[in-house]
Amino acid sequence: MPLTIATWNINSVRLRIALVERFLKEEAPDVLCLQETKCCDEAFPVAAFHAAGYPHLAINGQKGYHGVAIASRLPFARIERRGFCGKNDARHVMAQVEAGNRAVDVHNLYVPAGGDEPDPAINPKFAHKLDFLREMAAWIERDAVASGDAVLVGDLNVSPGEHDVWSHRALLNTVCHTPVEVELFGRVQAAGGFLDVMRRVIPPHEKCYTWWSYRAADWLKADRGRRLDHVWASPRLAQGFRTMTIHKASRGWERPSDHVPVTAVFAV
DNA sequence: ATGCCCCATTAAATGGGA
Repeated sequence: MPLTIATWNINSVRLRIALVERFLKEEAPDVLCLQETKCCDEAFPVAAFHAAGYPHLAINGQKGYHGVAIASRLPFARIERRGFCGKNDARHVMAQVEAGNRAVDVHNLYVPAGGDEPDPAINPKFAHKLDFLREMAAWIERDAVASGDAVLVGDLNVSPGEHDVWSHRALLNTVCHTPVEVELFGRVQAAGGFLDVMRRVIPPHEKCYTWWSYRAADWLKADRGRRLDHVWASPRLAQGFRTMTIHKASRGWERPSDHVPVTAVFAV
């Protein structure tokens, strides 16, 4: 059976629940992973997901900041919420999705943005981001996160490739594209042997973005995007990878998120 | 080559995003 998994940094799930409903209706993914839900679990708009045909929810939220959630048409065998760097700041949730006779671990991550200054000595947010990536690599290796059928998706807040940003040269010293982040990002991916399935569809020498700043006068015309959102598949699941779509049009919807959803389809 | 914009909280700023 085909299994469609979507990831979307929604930038407030309560404010944009109508956009979520539209996306679910139009694209009908089996599983939707959200980041930056920005609400505590009690305030999560559960009823809207139920009404849209997504009765299974794994939520890890908090008041105001961050927050992740997984909504699914398929049942969960298990849910986990992991804290990183000694904080419980709602940046990870995992749901093991029962898809046919397979069980797929869906890890949904929101990596810290890292602030402005790319120097851990003077910017604690950047130091936290680097520590977070180091801890991710250690966790993936120690717990063999990618040993079975697994995906790791989310807003990973790193644009690793030259063509994951609008200008490699202009952004080399900008947080999300600095060499130290890119190197650590590669270590996280390698820790699980994860495959970057987005780049199987759009080759590395072509521009590929999932985020466009709110600050540009005309986001489409300026097209100064970044690929901050990722879909990684474990080696076993990647054997069934079929296709991937970046839903760029949603950036032009009314009151949009600055990120657009990405869907990936796997045969399981 | 950035921009000058969004969101949530709590009450006209502030912190965070990236």
